[in-house]
Amino acid sequence: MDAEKNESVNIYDIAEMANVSIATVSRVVNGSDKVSPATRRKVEEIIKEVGYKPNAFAKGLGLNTMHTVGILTPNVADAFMAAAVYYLEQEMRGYGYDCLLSCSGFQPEGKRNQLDLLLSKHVDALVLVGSTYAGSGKDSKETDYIREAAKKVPVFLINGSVRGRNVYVTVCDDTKAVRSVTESLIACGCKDILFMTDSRSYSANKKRSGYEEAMQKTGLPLRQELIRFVRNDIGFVREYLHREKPVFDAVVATEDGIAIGVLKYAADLGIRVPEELQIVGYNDSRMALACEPELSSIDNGLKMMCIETVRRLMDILQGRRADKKTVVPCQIIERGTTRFLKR
Amino acid sequence: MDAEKNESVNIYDIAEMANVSIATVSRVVNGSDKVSPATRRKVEEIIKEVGYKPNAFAKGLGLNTMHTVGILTPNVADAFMAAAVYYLEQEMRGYGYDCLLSCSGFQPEGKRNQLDLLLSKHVDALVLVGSTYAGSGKDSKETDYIREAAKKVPVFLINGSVRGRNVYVTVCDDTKAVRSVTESLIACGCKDILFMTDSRSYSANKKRSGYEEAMQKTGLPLRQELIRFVRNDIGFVREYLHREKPVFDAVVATEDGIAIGVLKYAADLGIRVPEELQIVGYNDSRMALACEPELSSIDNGLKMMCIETVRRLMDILQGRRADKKTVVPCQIIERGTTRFLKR
DNA sequence: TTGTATGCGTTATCAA
DNA sequence: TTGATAACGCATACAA
Repeated sequence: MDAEKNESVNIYDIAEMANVSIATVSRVVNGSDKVSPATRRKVEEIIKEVGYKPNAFAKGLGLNTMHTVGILTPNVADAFMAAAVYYLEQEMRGYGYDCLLSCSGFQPEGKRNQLDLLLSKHVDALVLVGSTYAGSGKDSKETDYIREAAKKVPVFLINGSVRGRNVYVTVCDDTKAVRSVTESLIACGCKDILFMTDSRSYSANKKRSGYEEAMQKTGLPLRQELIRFVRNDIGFVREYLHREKPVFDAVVATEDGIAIGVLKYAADLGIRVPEELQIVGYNDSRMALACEPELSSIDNGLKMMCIETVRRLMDILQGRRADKKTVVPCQIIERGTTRFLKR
Repeated sequence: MDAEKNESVNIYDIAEMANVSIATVSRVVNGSDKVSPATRRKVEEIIKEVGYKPNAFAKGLGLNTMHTVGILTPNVADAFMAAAVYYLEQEMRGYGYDCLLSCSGFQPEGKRNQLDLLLSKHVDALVLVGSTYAGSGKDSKETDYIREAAKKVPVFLINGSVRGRNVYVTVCDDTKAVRSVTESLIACGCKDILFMTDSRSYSANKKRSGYEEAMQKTGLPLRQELIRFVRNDIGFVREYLHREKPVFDAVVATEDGIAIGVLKYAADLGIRVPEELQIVGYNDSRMALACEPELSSIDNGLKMMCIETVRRLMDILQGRRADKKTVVPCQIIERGTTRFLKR
């Protein structure tokens, strides 16, 4: 009816209207059992009537928490990051936590600044999405700022690994997935398998390891000219290949965009996919269904990573213990650009 | 060197160390000019040394603001929404504001709940992204909850229109864009132009109006069987067309995903695009570059909408006036699925 | 079961 | 130019 006049109604007002003390009102609001049913009903009624909502700042000041966790991502416009934020937000909300979102970009300075900013708002925990936060190594100076932040609140990394007290990581088994598809390609008779990536991040390195392991395992020589660094941009990759003219009969790409660039290039030259050229992308984005033929892609289990992260985050926040590192499996989605099964 | 021991150092500690009162420290922190240069230097030095950061809750309690604006979106996993959040976050940060993100889903109950939640955290303003928040009409009961929220903080809508005190809207000229492409198709000689949409939202209705206006303007009959409601899903659309077998020589779709479904269908039947069939998508997503031929699409000027929204939001927050409604133009991106120019 | 009093860390209003 | 002190709204230890 009239739940609108709660502009500045506070606990004192409610107390007065109900002829009780603010302590009692507080108890009712926080569901304490130390209050008689009669009193409770009376207070609850008035609260509902005037639409009283406790002031979050005052609450935060005393309790030093606002049930908010900070999410840091280099760029939410990226489909992968966006999906991660979506899953995280959903999960958190289920536990009654809100999300403070911040985009840091890929520069160290931005990362540090945004992290500090989030911290200054007293988030209860931090979730860092994306392998960019892991730096290139594991214990290098690059990631000191993360350990620094972990002194104040637990820090959770998704798709990146950093060691430190109070920092928890969730990753997927990129190495295994890439090794597996590479081996499948080799089994199909592919000789010149191009590995194309746009990054030297932690996860990109894991993928590359998978490629190299497959080569070694099957006794093939590891040729440097088969490893190419490009931009995750369909047009760029297409032109790059026209310019460089590498010899290859298969491609493992670390991004769907790269893979589709290859597909476009093949179409330009009339190379038949998958008969003459097999292509595997990464992340299983919507683009994988848009191209022709549809792109085989590796699903990195993002949703599971997010769910797993939040689950452990809540464990920590509620004083329980949690694994410091969790690995979730990737899934290989075979579509029209490969023929692993139909050899 | 050692900016880490700021765990619980407060304004009193600083005051004591500097032999001044907390009032003076506060003045220094907030850049008041009523403080002598000597005192200022001394205090600033100590603040830097111990890494003092004012407590955001206490500040919020006094000032009743934490320089945070709430962003509500039905689903950040959607590329369009994600991009919007990205642009908004970037812009806000430029003004020193942070973003509290919330995903409400498409159900009325979720919308109301998340809005209340955001409000309870004392955001300084709200930005609602997506036409779902505008309901289907303009002043209907559906949108009362928005006007309700607007009693507390200014509410900004992106891609949706709602009337009310303290609510501001930014939209793009969907009607004009769709009318324009439809007219172009008619000028190309298309007779059976399918309009395919996945929604009856405010913006979907605007697009439909554009289609209908073009028909009327050129004297063509408005045939109901040419307006189709489908899901924004490539596979769904493809099968839908195989099943329904409508007769058409052009398609205007309200989502790129729908348009690509049509493209796939055409490929199945060997229909040549754009010679025998022209297709226009919407939102100019990355998928538009992934398909073959590349999809002509309407760019709804999202970035400009976001920038424009934040600009006016800051005007309002700083006590200035701002336009209640801003319309930004769409842009038609012509690629391989149309031949407007080469008639 | 209920009430009183205090602390949480700021900002702002007065006096000095 | 400074300092003392009162809000701000809530939770809670302690008293009753």
